Amino acid sequence: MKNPPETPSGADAPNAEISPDKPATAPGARPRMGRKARETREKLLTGALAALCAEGVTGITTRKIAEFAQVNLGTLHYHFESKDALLLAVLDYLGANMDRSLRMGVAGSRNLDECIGRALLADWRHAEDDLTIQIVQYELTLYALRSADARWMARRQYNDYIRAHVDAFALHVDAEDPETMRNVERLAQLVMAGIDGIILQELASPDMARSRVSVDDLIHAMRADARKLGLIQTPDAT
Amino acid sequence: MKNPPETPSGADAPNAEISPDKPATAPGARPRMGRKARETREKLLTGALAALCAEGVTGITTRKIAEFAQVNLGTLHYHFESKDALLLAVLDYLGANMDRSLRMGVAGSRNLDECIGRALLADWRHAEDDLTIQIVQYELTLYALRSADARWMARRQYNDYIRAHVDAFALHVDAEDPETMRNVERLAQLVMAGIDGIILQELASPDMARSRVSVDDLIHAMRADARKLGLIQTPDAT
DNA sequence: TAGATTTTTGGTCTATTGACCAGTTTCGTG
DNA sequence: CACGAAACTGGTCAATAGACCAAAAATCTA
Repeated sequence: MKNPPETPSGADAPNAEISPDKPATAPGARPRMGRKARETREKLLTGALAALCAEGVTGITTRKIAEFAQVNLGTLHYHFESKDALLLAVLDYLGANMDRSLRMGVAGSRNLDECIGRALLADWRHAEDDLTIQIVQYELTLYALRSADARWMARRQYNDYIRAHVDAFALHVDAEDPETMRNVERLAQLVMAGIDGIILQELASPDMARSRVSVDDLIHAMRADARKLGLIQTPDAT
Repeated sequence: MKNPPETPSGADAPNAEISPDKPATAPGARPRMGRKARETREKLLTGALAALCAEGVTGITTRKIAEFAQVNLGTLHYHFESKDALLLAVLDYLGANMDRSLRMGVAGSRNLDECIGRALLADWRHAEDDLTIQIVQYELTLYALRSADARWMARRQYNDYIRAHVDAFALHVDAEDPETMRNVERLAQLVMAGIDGIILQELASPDMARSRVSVDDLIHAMRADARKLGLIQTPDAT
């Protein structure tokens, strides 16, 4: 780490690897990158993720990452400008997998009621699948928040995720009406806030049975909210 | 940092300063502690908090803490067994202030509807008051989660906070009925999950106007939930 | 106030950290 | 196959980290 940079802990150098316009993990992020390089880069990302799971952001070092990735330490700095850049690339990497499970979960929904339920269940299962990764996700998000150059990543992550929910819900409402879409957005925000809070609770105070009940309660509450917002006309069947 | 300890980044030594039974900040945590010592200890805690706000958990060092606290570096280690112990003491310190604003916020509520609204507004205002401290709170909570010896702190923090909500709500229901109290707990969990998620959204993607709308939506949703759980019989006036 | 105890000081020690580079190997391609 | 570029190696370096300690100062007690 250099002398006191403008941002104490975050990425201080203008990050050449990641830019707001183009995801870091997008194919062809660099002009020239051979097959082997892509593999090594991938190894470093997954290795860093594994290392983060084991050690946490505060305990992570370039050496541990290199060890987990089974890659020479020098190679790490060949592929990533700095430790910061690598860590932020991992955050990006994690975000890519997030909404995939959501899109799959809501596929085939017949109405908004069903869609809300499926979306929340998909969100929950995705988190439940590996809670340690969830911790890393939160750690990295907070980490990105610290750096002026990376704050946009946290922002984009949340916006993208909300957008994914909005898109899912939009299939079952009049997507042409701007007022309706505003309400869909409000619903999506509340849905995501709820599930995020439940995940946080589960992390801090693990109790799967309780969390499942919370998710179920949340589903019903959100369906009621959708009715209140005029997104569903039919009475609640439950 | 020593060689690879059993917990990589967290407090590894059995923490002599904090125990599950007695809060770290409780008066008389040590058998003998003079007036000056207590003052210095307090200075270190607030200094560490300020340093954490400025640098984040990943960027924090004992020297920066000592500088913020205007205390000699050696003095830091005289009062706290390790950097870990100090950081966790800060988490404890933060938790103490949390439910105070809640208790004050809900005071004088006439019914559960009002109480839910006041509680959520109090929660939100507390967070809104200093969002940077909220970041620190999350950072430290995740930090505590990493150490086997400190995990209980994160757990206790959440349980205490939920308990505070339950206590507030319990004033407006039949607190003798176990079934009712179970539902109150479910309500409190959902309330806290929601507000936590909204705070997280505001941190990641700042938009005060949006967050206020979310809080408002959450209040209405939680009131409806309370009705669904049979905690409120009167129809929603809104 | 005198003596004992608590608290502070400032300097030091060792390990570890992120970064860097010159030289070597591997790879892709014409 | 041969050449240039890409990718990797292993070692090094300055900086910084947390911890520690002996002596000095401040504080408390009898």
